[in-house]
Formats: sequence, structure tokens, C-alpha cells
Amino acid sequence: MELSTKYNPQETESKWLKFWKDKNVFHAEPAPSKKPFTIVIPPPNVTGILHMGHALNNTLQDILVRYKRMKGFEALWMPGTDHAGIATQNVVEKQLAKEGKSRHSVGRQEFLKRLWAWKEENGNTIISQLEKLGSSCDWPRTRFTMDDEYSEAVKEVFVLLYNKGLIYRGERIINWCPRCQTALSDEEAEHKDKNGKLYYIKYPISHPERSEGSLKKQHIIVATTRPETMLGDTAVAVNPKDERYIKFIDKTLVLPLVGREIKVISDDFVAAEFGTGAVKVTPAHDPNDFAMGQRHQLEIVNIMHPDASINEEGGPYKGLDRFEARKRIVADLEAQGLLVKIEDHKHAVAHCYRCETIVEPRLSKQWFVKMKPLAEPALEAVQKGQIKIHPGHWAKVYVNWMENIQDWCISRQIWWGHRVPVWYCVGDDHCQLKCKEPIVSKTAPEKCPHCGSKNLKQDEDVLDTWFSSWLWPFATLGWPKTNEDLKYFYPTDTLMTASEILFFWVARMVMAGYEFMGKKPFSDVLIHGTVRDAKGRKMSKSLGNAIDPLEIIEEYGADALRYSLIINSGQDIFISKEKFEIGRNFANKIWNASRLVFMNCGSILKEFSHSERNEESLNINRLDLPSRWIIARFYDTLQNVSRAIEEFRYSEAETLIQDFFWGNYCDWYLELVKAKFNDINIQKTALFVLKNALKIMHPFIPFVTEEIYSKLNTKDECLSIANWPELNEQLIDKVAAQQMQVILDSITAIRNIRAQWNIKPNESINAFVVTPGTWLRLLQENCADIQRLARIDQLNIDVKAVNLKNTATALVGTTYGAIKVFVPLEGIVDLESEKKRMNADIMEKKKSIDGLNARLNNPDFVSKAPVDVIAKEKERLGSLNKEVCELNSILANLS
RNA sequence: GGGCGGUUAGCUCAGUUUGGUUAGAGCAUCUGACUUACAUUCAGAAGGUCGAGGGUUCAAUUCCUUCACCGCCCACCA
Repeated sequence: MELSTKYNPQETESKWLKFWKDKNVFHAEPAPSKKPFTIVIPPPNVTGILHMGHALNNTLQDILVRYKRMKGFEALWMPGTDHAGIATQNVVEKQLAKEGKSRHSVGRQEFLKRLWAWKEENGNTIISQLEKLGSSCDWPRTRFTMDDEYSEAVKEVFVLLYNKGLIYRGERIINWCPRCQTALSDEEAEHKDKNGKLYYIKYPISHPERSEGSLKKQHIIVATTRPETMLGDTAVAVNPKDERYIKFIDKTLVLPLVGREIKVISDDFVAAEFGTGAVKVTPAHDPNDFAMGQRHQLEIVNIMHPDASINEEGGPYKGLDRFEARKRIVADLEAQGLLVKIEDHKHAVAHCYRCETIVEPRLSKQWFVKMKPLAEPALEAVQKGQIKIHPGHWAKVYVNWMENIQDWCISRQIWWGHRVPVWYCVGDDHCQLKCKEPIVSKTAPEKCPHCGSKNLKQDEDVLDTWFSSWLWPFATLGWPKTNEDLKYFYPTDTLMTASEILFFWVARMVMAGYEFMGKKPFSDVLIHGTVRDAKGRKMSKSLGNAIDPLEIIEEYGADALRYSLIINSGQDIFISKEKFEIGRNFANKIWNASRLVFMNCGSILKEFSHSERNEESLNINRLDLPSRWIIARFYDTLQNVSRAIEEFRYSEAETLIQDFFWGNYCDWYLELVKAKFNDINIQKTALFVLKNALKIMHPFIPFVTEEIYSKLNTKDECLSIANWPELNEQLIDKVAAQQMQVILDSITAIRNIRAQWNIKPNESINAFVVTPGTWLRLLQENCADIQRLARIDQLNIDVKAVNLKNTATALVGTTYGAIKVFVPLEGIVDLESEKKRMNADIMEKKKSIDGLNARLNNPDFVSKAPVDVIAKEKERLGSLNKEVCELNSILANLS
């Protein structure tokens, strides 16, 4: 049972991936004797390729799931992918484009066939990449949002909500992506500040009143950022209180370039301060204008084709793209002297979140979900703390959104997705009246319920992808069917996600949970940061600053990737390639420490590896101080790490682990006991601590720990399903830490002295210990260790010699924690400079003393400060005075 | 425009909830060490007016307030 000299992450990782898979280690089943713990994965897009965001998100989930699994929960991590409507369709459309075809040219059926073929071939890429990361999902359960069963859930929900009156069809201004040629929800339209222009255009009055006498008044100037939409103007609006325009209200204007006569209306919506205070009203192309149009019964003129080119309403501009039309219209206006000026204007422009195309507000008939009634319980759940969002400040963002929620446009004019389960009767003439009503049904109706016509047509649209993913926590468990899985694993426990999809997904899942299950979907939501490059920019392919997680896995291993990501995670994570070295180094450290222990504990390793409760063979009273200390330190770390995981403070948990394993176990414990490994108790302790440390490290760095554990313990099937260590109070020696500190301090003190005065290893050091006698014994007992680690040949410890005046040879010393170590310095150091240094030291201390005295003499302080604070200050004053005394007497000796 | 967060060492961040010794890490820098588990290592050092002003207090990095700068989210002012 030996470990190779060099750790090979790639080999080890593939070995354990195979093992886990073959043994189906991560499978979870309803188990009445155990408590369930459930996480559902935020389903990555089928088109997805593993990026750092995935790596972070899934590592966080994996840590928690592995921890809970070891804690004895029946831990289910439900994996799956999302069909990602527009994104996936885009991929296949691009393929078609290469063949010179379009989705329309091949037709809906053929296109869908292609999509499914693409999915079958490539849809699993992201899943296998997540697997590589070490994600302990129950992989055979992998769901896809367009699985048959899952689709049933989607249809069920549509019908339920429709029957409840919460889904309706309406003609509205929606966000339209001219490239994808589909509606987008408000959340899918990303607003970005753009430097645009504000165009001021003259709209002449059609019947100018000559009596006014002033030529200036013969037109109204309107300001717009989208001059091309003027082709669809059906009014100009002003604020009713705006005195400049009162006389124009109800007059008619001539729409330039078009010649249509339009009215001047008054509406409170118009802000007198903006632009000229007069707004052109284009009901078909702006949501506000649409609303105004409704209020004033204005005509609606749609001027664009779905691809945002101008339609026949645009007269001479017909066929032009919207931006081309804009240029031409501006030029034409200028030619006619109607363009007053163009100003720079910074404003938010909506872009398609998939293809970045500028969104065009467009009037169209879409399906909507009424959100207010759904939002109420979801809002309350967070406000009352039934669902906790971490970090807490995100709850405010959530509440803010929920309180201002708008209806959700769920229909999309694409083909990849769940087709809207609605049919229309297009049949026989004799029943037109009633048949206008849509037929909403989970299955295709045979005939129209009103007229009996069999000539039915299904709605062409599909549903927003999020309309399926908002059901994820229960639809993946089999809903709408009821089954054991659903009963046992729902509600899930923790949801981990990036802030970007808080509204898209998290908020809607909460609503769906309450609406369809009557229960919250999860209890905790952890919002983690975004992975950025070293300069703080988002990682993206287009910027070329992305670090490929697969490359890191290849080079350093998945362990290193995971460990480094987590330890660097604060809010956002700034990452450069070198940051991953820490993970690689730590895995290497674990490997080598284990090698050392294995090499030295060979005699009992076999026996040890067979027994589960090794602690029983540990007799705490027989252990030396370092062993008692490291065990106490382990249990301390165990508690802190457990707490940190439960409280979602993962980077802190890793820091605790690293401090313990690297800083205590390797740097101190193993160094201290290295020379004494023939002691069977030390062997036992070293193995015991190593084994348990592997357990608490495992969720964070699963592969290397699994590999070493497999050599250390042949009883468990594997570490992934081993038990999390339990606290064993009997093994904790409470004073060990304090005592050990004295040893560590003394070693450090002597090391300092050696370095400072350049003492050679073969020189002896007389350490005069100014501490209570008990510690003297401690130091004497551990003298050999101190000597070895401080790298001196001889260490003479003598408490009786602490009469500073008698050590006339001059002493110089160092104080470190509890002890002071003095060494003769004659011939070692320049006395004059040493005196100077000490004088400076004294001065500084005196200054502190003065400050303290002033405070302690302040009657306010004495009367108002708590007693313990005063006591501490007095104590400090005392010790400072003492130090000054000592220094003075040394100084006196020096002279 | 509304909301939320941040500003602590050269860099990345802890700490501040509940004010109280000398404000902590890691990386980077510098100095030492070839100590046979590990140079992917070990031991040290240096580095801070805790963004600025004001207030409360015996005491403020911590609480309150104003300001500056940075970031994020939301938003139909054309």
C-alpha cells in the first residue's frame, strides 16, 4: 500500500469517475429510515459547453451534496438540461444556413427532426463535462425539459392556468427580436445604454390660422430617437397643462413624408420638460404610445414586417431595413427643411439576450400569464423567511421585483419548444361565432366542441423555455403524476444559482411551487458571484478572456479547478490561470503528507485500514503533547468546517481546512513527530487524523482524497459514501492547545533569534524562560523537538537563571507569545546598534504607557467603560511597565 | 430615474452584526534554507491615517450622516 512518488490527477480522476459510475454511488432512492436532501441542478442549456460559471455553480452544489450524503442524508442531486428554445434553434439554423437553407425552406417538421438529431448527438456534451468536474449527480435520472413526461407537466400547467383565468391571449406591444423573429419576455430584453441621437422634427399644422400672424407657430416640433417610426404616427401628444401647446390641442397636423393628417391630443403621460414637450404617437411601435392610443382611440398603423423592414404602409420606404429607413427619412426630412436639429442622446436600448440584436417593440398577439396572483405567495414566502435567500441583500432585490411584477409573455414564434396546447377551429362557415374561442387542451381535440368541425389548427407558437424550467423542482420528480420520489424528495432544499437568473428562473420556480404543489420548491437560495477575469471583466468568448475549465482540468486536474475556484470566491470571482496553482499545490500537499505517513506507518496500516472505529484504540492519556494537540485541532476544525458548510461559507471552509491540514498537520505535527514515528501511538494518531482529515476535505477536493482513502480504509466502499466524522469529546484535551502554543512559540522565538543574530546550528543556546514553572517542565520535556525544529544542536532551558542582573554577559532576548528566550550576545552583535534598537523600543513602549495612563486616569473612562475592558487595560499597562523595566536592566548590563 | 452593494497592505479579500489590547489571511515583493513526504517545499521580513468630511461616544475601521468614486440590478420619458 504505497502511493506513487508523484501525484497524477488525470489518472486518479478518471479512475474514480469510472468507479463512481460503475457502482452508481450517487444514486438516491426514497429511504424511509433516512432524511432526504435534494438539490436540483440549474439545468444548463443543451447547447452549453462547460464554462467557469458552470464550474463554480456545480462545485458549490457538489460540496453541499457530498457533505450531506456523508452526513447520512439520502442525498439526491437531480441533473438535467434545458432545451433552450432560441439558443438551440439558432445553432441548427446556422447549420442550415451553411447548406444554403432556412428553417422556412425545410419546413417545421424537417426542422424539428434536425433539432432532435442535433440534440441526440450533442445534447450530452455538457452533462459529461459536468461529470468530469466530479459532480455527484444521480446521473441515470438526467432529465430534459422536452422529455415526454416533462412535456406533460408543461401542458398540464398551461391548461390549469388557462382554466383558472391566469393565462390569456392579447394584442400587446411586446419585445420583438427581428433576427430571431420572435417575441421576447421583458426579462429577455436586455437594456444597454447606447449613445443615440435625438431628432427634432417639424410637424406642420394642416390648416394654419393666418390671423395668428406668426409664422413660427405653424408647426409643432417633436423629438424622437427612432425617426423611422414616424411612418406609423397617428397623433402628436402634449401635456394638457403645457401652456405652449394648449392652443394646438385637437388641431390637425400633416405627417411629413406621409401626408396623413393626425391630431394633436393631450395626455398626462407626456412630460413637458423632455425634448420639446411634444411627442409623436406611434401606437403600433411603442408601448407607451400603444397605451395612449387605447386611451384616445387612435388608429394603429403597423409599418414593419417581422424582420423589421418597412412594409407597404411606408410608401417609398417599403422594403428598407429599419436603420436604412432611418437614414433615408432623416435625409429626406432635412431636404424638406423639416429637420430642426439632431442632438446626442444617451438612452437605454433593449437588445435580444440571445443574439444582441436591437429589440423592436412590436404589436402582436401573444399569450400571457397573469403574474400578480402568482406572485403574492412567492413574495410572502421570502418576506416571512420561509425561503431564505443568501446573501440576504438579494431578498430586497427579489421583493422589489415581485412587487412590481408585470405579466409574462410566454409565446414565442419559434419552432423548438413546447407547442402551445391550443387549437383553433377554422372549420365550417355555419358556426363562426362560437368557434373563435381557442380550444385549450392537453391532447389534440378531435373536433371543435362547438360546431363539431374536424378542421382544427394548432397554435403555431411554442412556449418560452422558462415556462418549462419554472417547473423544474417537481416536474423532474415526475409531476403531475404522484409517486414516491415526489413525496420523498419534494420540497428540495437548496438552490444554487447565479444572480442573472433570479427573475428568469428562481422567482418563477417559487411561484410555480406554491401554485402547483402548494409548497415552496426549496428552503434556501444561494446566489453566488460571477466569474470574471483578473481585470474584473465578465469572461466571454468574444472578449477572448475566457479560461476554459476543461483546459484547467487537463493541466491541473478537476480537484485543483474546484478547490481554487471556491477558495477564491468572495462575491464575484476574479480568476487568472495562476490562481489555479493553489489547488494543484494543495492536492500535491495532501498526496505527499499521506506518502510520509504511509511510509512510516506501514506496520499498523493494514490493521488500521480494517477497523472503522480507530479512535477506540487511541488512548489519549498515552499520547504525547503534539498528538493530543493535533487531535484537538482536528475536532475544532471539524466543527468549524461543518458550520461553515451549513452556512454557505465555502471559501471560509476551505481556508479552515487548509489552515488545519497544511498549517497544523503538515507544518507542525508531521514535522514534530517525523523523528519519532517508531512510537505506535504516534503512528495511530497520524493515521487517525489523516483519515478524518480526508473525510472533511473530500467534498471540496474529492478525487485525491478518495484515492488516498481507498488505501487507508478497505472497509468502506468508497469515501464518497463514508460517514462524516463525529465529534468525540473524549479525545479532546482542552489544555493541549495552550500547552502546545508554548512549544510552538518557543520554537519560533529561537528561530527568530537564530535568524536575527545569525547563530549557527552548532552553537548552543541558553534559553531563560520567564514563565510559570509548569511550562518549564513542558519545555524540558519537549526540548529535543524544539532543538530539532529550531535547528540548534543544544538547548539549555533553565528557569533558575532568570536573574537578569546576574547574567552580566549581557542578554538579548525575544518575546514570543507566552515565553521569552534570552541568549548571550557577546561577540555576536554590535552592542552600540543593539543599544539603539533597545532604546527605540523603550521609547515606543513608554509612549504606549503614557497613552494608557491617560486613559486610565480619565474619570469618564473609569466610570463608563466596562469592568473587563478596564481590567485588560490595567493588565496591559502592567506588562508594558514590566517590559520596560526588563529592557532597562538589560541596557544597564550592556553598558 | 429607482433600488442594492462596495471602497481595509502593491493585488484579491476577511474582520465591523453586538464599538474596546498591537486591524488579519493569501498572492506578489524581499531575506534565508538543497532539513531524503513535498521546491507544486520550508523558515522569516517588510508592507495599513481601514475612501473623504462631519456627528454620537470615555473610546469609531466598526454606529449615524453628508460627499466622492466604483460596481450590480431594475426601469416605457419619446
